Amino acid sequence: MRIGTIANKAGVGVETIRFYERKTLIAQPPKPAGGGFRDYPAETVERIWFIRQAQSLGFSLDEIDELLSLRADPSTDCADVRERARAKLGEVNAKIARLTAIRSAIEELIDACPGKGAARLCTILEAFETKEPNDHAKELNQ
Amino acid sequence: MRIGTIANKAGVGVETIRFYERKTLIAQPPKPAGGGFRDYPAETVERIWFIRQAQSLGFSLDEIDELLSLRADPSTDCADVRERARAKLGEVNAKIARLTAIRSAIEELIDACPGKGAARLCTILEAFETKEPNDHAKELNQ
DNA sequence: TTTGACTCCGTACCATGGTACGGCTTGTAA
DNA sequence: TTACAAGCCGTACCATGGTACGGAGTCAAA
Repeated sequence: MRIGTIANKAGVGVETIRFYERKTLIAQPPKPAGGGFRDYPAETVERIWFIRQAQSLGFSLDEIDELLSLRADPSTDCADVRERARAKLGEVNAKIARLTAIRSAIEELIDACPGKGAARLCTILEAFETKEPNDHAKELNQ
Repeated sequence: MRIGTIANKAGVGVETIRFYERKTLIAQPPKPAGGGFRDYPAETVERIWFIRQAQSLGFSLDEIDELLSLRADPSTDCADVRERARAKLGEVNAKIARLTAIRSAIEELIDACPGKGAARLCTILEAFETKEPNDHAKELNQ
């Protein structure tokens, strides 16, 4: 298959595939000896799905590269992979908790909002004003 | 207070504060008439907490700027703020939904993982190998 | 009063995750 | 066979969210 076909099937742009190749997330097939277009194996589509899927789970491309090389190396233990997944789960849970809290706050405030009058007094804006930086703000600093 | 003190209290770098100033997220206090160092009000620390907090909830700096300018303009009607709050609520809900889906996916993967053995057989890695790009992957393409 | 830390300011640079461009080669269908 | 689409390749560019640097000026303690 040619790169455009692969891109189409995987639902990404050709340039994105080339970008992943540069990042070594995808192996670039050799050019045919007699010249012509590179021939991509069908598995490349699945590899791209893997990448997009993992990305949607919050893994960065570097982390995905690691995951992919974990799989490539048969000596790697499954527990390593699971440990990484567990760490991600913790991060995701923390994000959900914070968003849920802010959702409740926004909902309450919308309900309490008089709906008219000066914004300066708006209770909605006051909701964000915490007394201390939270764990997440700290997390951003790392 | 001087910029270094503010940075320290807020848990960010001095350069970050200057960056926020360039982004107009923070007002730069004037230089004293006789020369010397800028004097930052204590509220700046809270403003930075606000920024970090909102950021950790997935708001971009531009969005945070909007939120902050809503508050800054006393002529803004509360109804406007409430309307934006409603829009934000929608965004927050979408984020939560997406994260919840991600969480379920990761949890399933961890539960199904045997926890030992060669990574090549790891269910977590296998689970990524879907037959089609999922909604999250599609979402990333937008 | 001098030394060292801090401030100021502009500018440059960094990582991440792509996207676009231009000039060339190759393939294919009319 | 010729035109037009695709591929190839290097390089440049984009937004986001910072971080670093250099050469000043300023301040405060020893």
